[in-house]
Amino acid sequence: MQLMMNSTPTSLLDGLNDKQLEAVTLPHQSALILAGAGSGKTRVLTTRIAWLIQTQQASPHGILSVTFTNKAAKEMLTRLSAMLPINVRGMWAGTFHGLCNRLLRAHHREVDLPATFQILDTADQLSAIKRVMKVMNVDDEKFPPKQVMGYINSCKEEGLRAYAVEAYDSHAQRMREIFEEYDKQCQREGVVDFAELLLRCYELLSHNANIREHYQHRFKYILVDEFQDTNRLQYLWLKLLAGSDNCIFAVGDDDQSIYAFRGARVGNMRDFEHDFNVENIVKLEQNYRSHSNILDAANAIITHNRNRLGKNLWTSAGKGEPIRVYEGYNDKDEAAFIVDEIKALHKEGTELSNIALLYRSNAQSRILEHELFSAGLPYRVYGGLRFFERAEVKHALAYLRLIASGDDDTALLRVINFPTRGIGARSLEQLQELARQQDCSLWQAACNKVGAGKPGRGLDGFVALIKQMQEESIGLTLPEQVELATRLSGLRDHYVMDKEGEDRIANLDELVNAAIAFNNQEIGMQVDENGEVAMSILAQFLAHASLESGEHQADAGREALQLMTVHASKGLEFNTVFISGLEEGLFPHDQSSFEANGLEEERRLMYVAVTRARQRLYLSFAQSRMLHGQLRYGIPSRFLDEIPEELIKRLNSVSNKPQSYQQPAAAPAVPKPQANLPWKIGQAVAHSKFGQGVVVNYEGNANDLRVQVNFGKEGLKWLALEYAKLETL
DNA sequence: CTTGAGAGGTTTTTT
DNA sequence: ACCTCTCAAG
Repeated sequence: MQLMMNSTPTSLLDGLNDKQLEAVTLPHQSALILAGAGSGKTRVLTTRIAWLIQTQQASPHGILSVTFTNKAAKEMLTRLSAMLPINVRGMWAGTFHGLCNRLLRAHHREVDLPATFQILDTADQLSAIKRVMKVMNVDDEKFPPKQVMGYINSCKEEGLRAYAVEAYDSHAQRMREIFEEYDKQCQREGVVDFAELLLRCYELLSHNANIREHYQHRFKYILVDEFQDTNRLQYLWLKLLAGSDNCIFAVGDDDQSIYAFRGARVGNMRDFEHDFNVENIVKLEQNYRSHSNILDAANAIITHNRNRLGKNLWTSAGKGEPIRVYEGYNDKDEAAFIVDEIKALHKEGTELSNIALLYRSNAQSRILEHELFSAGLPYRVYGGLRFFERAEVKHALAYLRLIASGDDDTALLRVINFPTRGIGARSLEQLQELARQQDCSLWQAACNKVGAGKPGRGLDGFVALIKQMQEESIGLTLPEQVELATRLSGLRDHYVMDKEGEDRIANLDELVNAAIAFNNQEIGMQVDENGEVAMSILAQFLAHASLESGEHQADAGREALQLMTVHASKGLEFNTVFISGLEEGLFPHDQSSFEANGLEEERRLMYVAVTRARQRLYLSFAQSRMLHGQLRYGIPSRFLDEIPEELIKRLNSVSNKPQSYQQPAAAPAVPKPQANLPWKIGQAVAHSKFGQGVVVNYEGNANDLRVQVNFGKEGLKWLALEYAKLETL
């Protein structure tokens, strides 16, 4: 190892620990790097690339680096260009979807797509599915469109086309038919959804040996980040690209796999080990982030999981502060505690932006926001609608899509009557019927019907408008085209009239800005793999808008408290972290118990949450909280029990009997009429089989009374009082 | 075409 | 509680 380093300026490898160094300088072979939280994963990944280039084992041209998010891809390129003096332009780095998009653009003929194919985002896909179902006369009560979408996507993510799906009963067969028709419709309209991007690309590589070999020959080194989050299809795609000679450098952490619900297969790590003859897994277990109390807690929690590759984080930092646990009597009390604590921390000099407030589900942010707002503490909520998903932006993009290609039915339907121009449901139906008869796109049908009209109202007006846009946009720069579309469409005028339209106008302006930025960045990159002139800059911009939903909010840099779900916190770190709502049913979430290994995923989620903290960690829960408009009584999360008591400092006395607190001043808004019974909601009870629990609900009358009891680990149970022997505590 | 009442559904999320 | 969607009335 030392010998190899002679050719390398030490600066690159300086400061790496033994394991990191081993990973960075591995010879040409496939490798699995098990990188714990805070173990310097991104550093290893980027240094590996820099090292490969600097020691001239690879040129940037021969490297493919895959991530899940655009953010991670950007981060990687930024760090890399800081490390290396040379231009890394020739390197392919991006998300799975971004890279597949690039390949499909270059080889669109081979996969039978138009050069300007458009990408459907989730909302577009859903409306496309609804459309298909309408044509097919499918009952959307029996086949909820969202469910159909989930089905189609998970099929595709398994690498399956409709014909390959098994369907044993009539319901499944109908699903399969919808799947098939939906794909046909997409093909007709020249659009692809996210999963299709991957599947189509996979098929491109598997059906065309020469193309496959070309890329296999080119990408000798493939690096994959967050490998535990790959789905089946992504794994197959990687395998195909790697062929038999190339090596994959996979970095991941099975303990941080929290996306099984969207198709991630942790099992890919084991398969990878086997399929690529990985001889030894390099484990990065030294954590540079947290003090040991926090790490010990995280380790203690995660050891309760069965299926692990095995890994134990350690740190050379001291024990640090104990983990603070607070028990609120309700959600408001919990929030008030958090706010007080943050105020104190802030007074002592902790930056607000270095404090994170985490929760399991978005619904929990409301009460926290309320208290923060009252206290006058600035905060920022992550998640929610992103820039390119905003209605006004999507409208503008739909007009741009129609400029690029009128045959985009999804885009047409979105704006044919927005701003309203007198095209109602009836005229639309006629148009759709016409298109069906003529077997063409709605746009074609509309053109056939009206010929050349004048801009104005009605279908004539719409056709004329789009034609005018298409003509006038010729020769314009991208920002000018965007400006043209927002103006000519009448969107701007429409929002000027709207009393709450100011923000929307601002977003339209922001879209023009985004176009300017994109234009400056992309200029000079308009030649594709085969040296052909690539598609128009407009089509590129539209693809960009679909693939990158845009930065969350404009005021990102502000000094503010950070609020987000635990999922959103993955990959981030903060000096102080609050994890709130640690109650059975919330975290772990009730819904998780319906999924296979759901609890283990919840536990990994807890593990991720805990390992975000550098110095100080607060865990809190409430005895009762408002949820879905109902007062719910919970019991402390089992994850709290999984943390050794010696790591914990209880901030208030925690009673062992959940009911032994004063009822909150405000009683439940509409209390159920209390029948004559010894059972009150909130009453602690014991059951011979299920152990201790809390009564959370009841139904029926005196003769036939059933109570619902939260038994924590045993879950929620309905018990008939007549039969179940319950003891009050 | 716009508006408002009513129903239904609420884990997590990227592309 | 609150948000989104649908459908009927204006």
